[in-house]
Amino acid sequence: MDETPLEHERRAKVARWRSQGREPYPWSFPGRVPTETVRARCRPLAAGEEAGGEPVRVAGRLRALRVHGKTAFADLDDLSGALQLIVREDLLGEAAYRGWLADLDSGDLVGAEGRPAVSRRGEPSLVASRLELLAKAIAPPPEKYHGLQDPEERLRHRHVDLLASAESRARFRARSLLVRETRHYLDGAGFLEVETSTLVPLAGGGAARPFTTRSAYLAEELQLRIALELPLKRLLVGGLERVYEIGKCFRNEDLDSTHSPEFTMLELYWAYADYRDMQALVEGLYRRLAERMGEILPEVPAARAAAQAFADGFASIDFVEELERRSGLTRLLERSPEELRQYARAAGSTVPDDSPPGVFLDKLFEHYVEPDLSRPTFVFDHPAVTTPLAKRHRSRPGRVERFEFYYRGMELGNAYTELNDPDEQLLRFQEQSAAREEDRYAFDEEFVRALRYGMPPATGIGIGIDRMAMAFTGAPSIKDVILFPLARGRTA
RNA sequence: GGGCCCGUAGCUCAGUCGGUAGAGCAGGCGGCUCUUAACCGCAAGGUCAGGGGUUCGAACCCCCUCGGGCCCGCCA
Repeated sequence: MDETPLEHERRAKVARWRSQGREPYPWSFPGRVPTETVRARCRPLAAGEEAGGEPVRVAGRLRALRVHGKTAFADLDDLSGALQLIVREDLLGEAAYRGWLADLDSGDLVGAEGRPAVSRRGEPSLVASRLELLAKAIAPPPEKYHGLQDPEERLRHRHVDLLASAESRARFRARSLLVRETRHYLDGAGFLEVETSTLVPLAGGGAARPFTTRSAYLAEELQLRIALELPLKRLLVGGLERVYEIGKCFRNEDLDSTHSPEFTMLELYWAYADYRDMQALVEGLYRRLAERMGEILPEVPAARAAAQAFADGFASIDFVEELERRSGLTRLLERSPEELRQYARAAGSTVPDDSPPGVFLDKLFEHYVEPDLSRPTFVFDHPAVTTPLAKRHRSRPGRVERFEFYYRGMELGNAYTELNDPDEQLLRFQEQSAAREEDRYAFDEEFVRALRYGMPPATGIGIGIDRMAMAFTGAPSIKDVILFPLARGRTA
């Protein structure tokens, strides 16, 4: 490993520490409380006042040091926030005080013991009567004011991004809390969480190119799943009635601000219910998430805005009516594929002319409607030609029972009343195989056979967890909510 | 896959017309008992992403490679 001059200096301090018989990497720091506890105890104090009682112990990362001769101020970060330490020569003694200043650096992990106090300038603080080095940082932290800005460095060295950025820490905590609350909500609604296989012989349930790998034992090629749908529906056939899975899916496609080759999907299937029941479930889930996020992370402005938006509830629009209203086009369901192709062309689409007609309608919707779906919005009852795998609408010809929902122009989820007629399912698989490239569409015979045993009428939904996290944290890119997103080449 | 842009000190960034490298932070030394991007003084710190070319001379112009960002395409 190469070493910069800065690291050389810090190593020299470690050596000095050891030469004095002190351990630069001790084992523990018992009795420590979060810095938030100290801030709370400072609240009743006036500026310049110190709390009485037993001393308290805090631990965290040193972010900044401001040395003023015989008094020094240090900012200590822990997961609960930041706290100022006040270190005084008259409390530690001159030798200890000078020694600390010589050997401490920003980035070091330190423990401090002392009494809560509010500085004369009004800053909640801990007046240290004792300091301990808990782990020396050899590598210097990023610049204290701007932090780590380079997006590549931030994702390749996520640990540095996290230690330098309370916002980044908050975003990943938010993601974790969203998943936890989602589980609580679904468990409370009587759903069973299951885990199905990631490694499969044939990745189905969507139209995406799979990753492939090989089992040395089976001497067979395997694929990484692209969706959770087909195995979960087989569980409905098996009588599990209400199931969900939260798990990684993999699609061998390019990445952009809303797509990652490796992403986390929530899929949920609910027997004897339809897509209107699912709508109610989704509304309840997002209202609950909004409440919890509002409680947990009120300090993140984008999180507060999202929480408010979802607390206000969803708008509902009809796919065809909204598209016609915004585009000025009329009677879209009656148009020929050729007419739809011309409309899509006029709207700037470059999809191939021989695409299925549903593709042109999707492109028109993307062009005329999607960008304006900034508040939470359900889009209902898509044209059947855009959605070959949903159940046809019970009363609206040419439509399917489906909704998607959007926030800030981004699709967050997609729900159907599920197709459970085995013969129709077989027919649609066959049509797809004929219309599309073979390698992009799996024809899962075992799934069709499963439907022959009878799958109860059911509704299902897929919700992208990464996008959920983006929505609730205001992250502009999916990479901001994935701890270690795929990056080209070696991490140096 | 196509287009545009970016890569300079550990970090954040300047760098003019092609004339041989700058600041702030961090770190070192000195000063300072209420600062919070602390402040003041001194000194130090560079494979200008990598390679090739043009030129008397390249961080700067040209070509290639690597990595990244944005837009488009692809992607129920």
